[in-house]
Amino acid sequence: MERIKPRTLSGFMELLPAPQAQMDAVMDVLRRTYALYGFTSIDTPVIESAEVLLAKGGGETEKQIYRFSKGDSDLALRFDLTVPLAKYVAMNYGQLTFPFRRYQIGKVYRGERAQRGRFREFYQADIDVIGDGALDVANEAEMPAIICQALRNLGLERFCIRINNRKLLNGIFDFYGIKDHVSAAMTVIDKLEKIGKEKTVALLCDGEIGMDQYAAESLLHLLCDDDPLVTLERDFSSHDPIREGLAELKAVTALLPELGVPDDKWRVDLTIARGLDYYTGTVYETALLDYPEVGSVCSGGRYDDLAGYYTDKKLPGVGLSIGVTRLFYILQEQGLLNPALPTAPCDALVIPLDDGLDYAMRCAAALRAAGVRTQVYTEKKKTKAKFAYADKLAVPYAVVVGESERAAGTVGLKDLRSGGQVTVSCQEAAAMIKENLNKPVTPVKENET
RNA sequence: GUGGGUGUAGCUCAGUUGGUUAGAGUACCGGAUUGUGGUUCCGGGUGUCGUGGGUUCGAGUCCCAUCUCCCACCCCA
Repeated sequence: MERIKPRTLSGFMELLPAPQAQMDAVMDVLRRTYALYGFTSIDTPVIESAEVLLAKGGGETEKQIYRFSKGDSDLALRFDLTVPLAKYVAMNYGQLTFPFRRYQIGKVYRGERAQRGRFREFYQADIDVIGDGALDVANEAEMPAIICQALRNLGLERFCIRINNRKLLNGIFDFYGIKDHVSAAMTVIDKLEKIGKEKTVALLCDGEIGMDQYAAESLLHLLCDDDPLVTLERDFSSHDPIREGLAELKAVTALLPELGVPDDKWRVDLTIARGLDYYTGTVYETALLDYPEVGSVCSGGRYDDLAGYYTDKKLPGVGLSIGVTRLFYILQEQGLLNPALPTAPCDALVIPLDDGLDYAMRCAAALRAAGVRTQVYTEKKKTKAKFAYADKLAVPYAVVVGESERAAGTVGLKDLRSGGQVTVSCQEAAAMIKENLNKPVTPVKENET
């Protein structure tokens, strides 16, 4: 029989049990953080009708979305969690309470070529707030505050949430007379950090945008200003579109300190544009300071009319999404995962020294009843193999049961790290194990290099 | 979608100007100590050299094609 070579597609992350336990722990932190801010959890299908997912049409989404047909139905895998949310809210409008705050952690799919930190299937951990008709700008300050807390809860400190405002950027473009080529200009500006000022100026002057050299340089000078809010207020506030965007950006940044976001965790950056074209106001992009080359680990923004394709209702929202798979990939690669996290599947392995499993099962039941994660080694192998199993799983305790233990109604509790063993009752063993496991765990330390 | 690399044991890799039967470490399996693991010792190669053609007396090695994965671009979490 010809064997099929087992393989996992490139761009799809598949983890061994120990790293998977770490991944689960990361997700857990995110869930708890989001819940702490009053977000409720929802889930939506991975597959949707292509018509729904591609309502917006055109652009990168259309190029990268996985699309297929089954029978007569035209289907697609979700490209992000925001569009399905828009559908969900439009569809369930009557049964939801607004402002609707939801979080969702789920896999999304992008048919692009995989590379370092870039996956075709990856988890996004989204938070969004959707308003009914209107949504206060305060939400645009709270979202990055939550993300900041979430990342810090993961043990990260070396990151910066960069904040900009599309209206402001549009106003600035308008001021510089490039109103007709806003999206092209945004794409160019977004690349500034990567390609440098000179090339950016060249791109602004060449081709369809067609700025003159002086204007382009002046524009870049403004965008790269160290304190853009002050400069804009001073020199540009007579320009209406700029004033409007500026007011929003100032409202957002004024609230961040109140929300407990440290100054070093965010900054205004007028060169952040974001590719997705549904954003209409505040936009965010977050990079890890030590690994900027991997790209953004969290981004999002304000959208005024995302559900417009599905309903007449005006449902403005703001959302942010952590790229969990990418973030985890960096953490894992850099050895930044919490070493104190127990990745063993259980706390105790009951090892029967003879072939009878009845007493072992009874001990295991007692341990579990006391809250100790327990499994029994069931196979008839040599003692060496039984202990080797515990070693490989990194189980901290062996509960050894043989003839004498069975007769006395005790167990041998062996600490597999120290090698020490005591003879105690199941209840005592459970208490000792739990006591040691409850010792405080050391949080992840940030690399200080 | 565009460009550049890669492919030999489960993993990391070696393999000479083309030369007999393809190698190391590690992992893995078996054995030695029979009521206690990690150490040690002994034994075992588990392979369609990515795949298909071609050149040659002879190909892991050279050529072509193809696939795969990786890196970069585009774009993005």
